[in-house]
Amino acid sequence: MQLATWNVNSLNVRLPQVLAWLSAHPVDVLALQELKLTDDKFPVQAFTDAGYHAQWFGQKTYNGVALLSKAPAEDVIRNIPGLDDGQARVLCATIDGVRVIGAYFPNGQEPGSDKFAYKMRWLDALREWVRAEMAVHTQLVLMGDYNITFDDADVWDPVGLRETIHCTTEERTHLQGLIGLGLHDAHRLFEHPPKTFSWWDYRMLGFQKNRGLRIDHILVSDALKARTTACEIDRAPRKNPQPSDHAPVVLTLA
DNA sequence: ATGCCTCAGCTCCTGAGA
Repeated sequence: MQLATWNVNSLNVRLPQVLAWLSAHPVDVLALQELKLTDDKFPVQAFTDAGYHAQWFGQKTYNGVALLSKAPAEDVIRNIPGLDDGQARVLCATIDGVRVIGAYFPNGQEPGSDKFAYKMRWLDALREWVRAEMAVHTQLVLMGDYNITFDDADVWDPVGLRETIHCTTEERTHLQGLIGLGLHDAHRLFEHPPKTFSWWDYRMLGFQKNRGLRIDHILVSDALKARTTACEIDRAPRKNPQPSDHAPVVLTLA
């Protein structure tokens, strides 16, 4: 079984690339972030034709998430229960016996800003909800665009970007809070070359110079860790014409 | 200090992303 996550930065623009990628990589589950479209504009027929069930949760202009799956999605939840949130950021469903949470974590913009405070509130709520989900579902995966680096190994310029957004101690403490629930960073279960990233700035030839961050993550529960055989970032779509700024991350389970 | 790119939208500039 394979599961993947990809921030597509507008599904309107990236739909042909998503379909081409799925054709070449027929994963069982694909979580999408940053759809940037309203629910009535979701291209459900294109995914049906490609052999995928779809759950989607969009909004105008910003955010928006989807779960594509070969098997039907059951017990679907949209956003974090109990959190009053006008932004479409979370889709959760049970697929092939795995509790799958696809999430687009808030950016946070800048430490000290209102958006940073929202990010911290959102992370608090997420952790408590994931704790409750894990109490019910032993096989659980939390994947998406976290907008947080684990540590300096996830940052192309740790000195220049010290304590800036995605790299602050406060954000990283929240990320470790998720690890503290009993989740594992699937990527770090395996050896990878130094400076392996999942996002590169569109500006300043960021991808060409590998000036990136690893901010797209797949966290797995103990039961799924035992089944995990690989976790890879697929840089190839970042080389496409008109690419997303993020690359897909793929988890392989036995 | 700012823009560098990219995308959406009450679109020819602005806000937001990361």
